[in-house]
Amino acid sequence: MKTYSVVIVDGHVLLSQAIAHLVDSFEEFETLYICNNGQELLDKLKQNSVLPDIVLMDICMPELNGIQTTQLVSEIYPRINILALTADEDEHSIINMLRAGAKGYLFKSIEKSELEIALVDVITQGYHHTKNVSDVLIKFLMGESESKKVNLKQQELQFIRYVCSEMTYKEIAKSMYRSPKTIDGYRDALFKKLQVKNKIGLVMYAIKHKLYTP
Amino acid sequence: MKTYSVVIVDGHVLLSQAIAHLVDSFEEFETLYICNNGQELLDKLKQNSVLPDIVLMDICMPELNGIQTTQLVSEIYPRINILALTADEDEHSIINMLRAGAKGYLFKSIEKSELEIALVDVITQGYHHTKNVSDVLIKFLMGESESKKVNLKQQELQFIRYVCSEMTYKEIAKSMYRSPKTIDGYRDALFKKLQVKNKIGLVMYAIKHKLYTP
DNA sequence: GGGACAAAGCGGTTTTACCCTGTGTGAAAT
DNA sequence: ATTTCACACAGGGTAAAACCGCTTTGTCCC
Repeated sequence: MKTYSVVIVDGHVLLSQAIAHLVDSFEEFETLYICNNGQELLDKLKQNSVLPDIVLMDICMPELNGIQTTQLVSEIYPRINILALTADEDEHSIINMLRAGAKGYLFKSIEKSELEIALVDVITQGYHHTKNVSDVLIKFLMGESESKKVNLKQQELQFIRYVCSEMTYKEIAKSMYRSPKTIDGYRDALFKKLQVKNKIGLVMYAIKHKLYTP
Repeated sequence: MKTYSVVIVDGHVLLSQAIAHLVDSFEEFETLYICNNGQELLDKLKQNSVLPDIVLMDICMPELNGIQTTQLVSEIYPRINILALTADEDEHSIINMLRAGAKGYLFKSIEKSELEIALVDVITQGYHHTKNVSDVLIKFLMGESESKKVNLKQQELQFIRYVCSEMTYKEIAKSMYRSPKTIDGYRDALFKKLQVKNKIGLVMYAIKHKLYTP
């Protein structure tokens, strides 16, 4: 008997459809609908009177990404269980997704049987954490993690994006309408804050943390 | 009637399984087996006497990636039709995949009906090219593409990876057992060859072209 | 062998990056 | 009203990066 409804949110339609098939093949679950991005999910939730029991959410999506969407949805509809389902296996994504309110984090490299277990778990227990994810969480709690939430100001974000272009600091200063010495200050502050020693470090940080997309 | 067999190669098991479901839902196609990476595909092809009609191949995979695998398989088993099926939409991947012998290039953002059309096409016509892919091909042939195959020497590859770390040229010189001045030469040569003006440009090139993974 | 040519290596020079310390100025806190 | 703090900015110095031109080395071809 189909008792629980699932919504799938993934930027890649073919994958959404394929996963929908898979979900429908499970005893107790059925796909309610699929969405291409976070905005579409919000719209559908507003329109439909029937709320899903579970949302399977990818992270990498155009417009509204998985983390932002999770944050919004879990605030407005706390009864919906959101499970991350993504290829993104890095620490930051996991931490941020769980912080945003996800009830579990699944890699796309799991077996379909594990997906079913996760779905059942989240219904019966309210969460599902695999070993990999637990390890990251523990590492994080132990303070061994580098994800100590560094929050960057708008200005610093803009600066770091300029650094990723081939501009010199002098050129960046012009573009940002600041004195070159001020730019020196921005740089030094970021070096300290992000624990890097030069421009290259900044660029790598920006790319790893998706502040800049090559 | 199930007449044509399909093999799916994708680093993410859940996706392979989901797509397999989808393929099995099509009239004329059925999944023969799935593989987690290129090496596994080569092994299976060697072991089994029955060869698949079509291989759906992802690019991003551990060990042997999709492009390398396609090259090998299309040389040894020219009768197998390889279709790229990937989230990777950049020009380089498309060009390299087709150069390696793929009979078509599908984005994971297509509809499942399009997947079926592509499978039928590749059986009846021997290829399937969507508009997006054709556009890239034309652009490439017109010489407007930046993919003008710059081939880098082993030395230059190693150097460019060092540059992506936060090392100075002096440190790189030590690591590569070369004089700092020689390293200067490597750098200048690469600046010219890759049309960049500084270290940052090199780093961006390396990342865009997957010479270095952050 | 010797000339043509490209790549590797090297010295000197200028520009940029990096680092430390310090000043003035507003806005918020006490 | 003064303390505090964040911010824009400056001077001045060293190290590194980037650019130029020159010599050496090796290879290919007559």
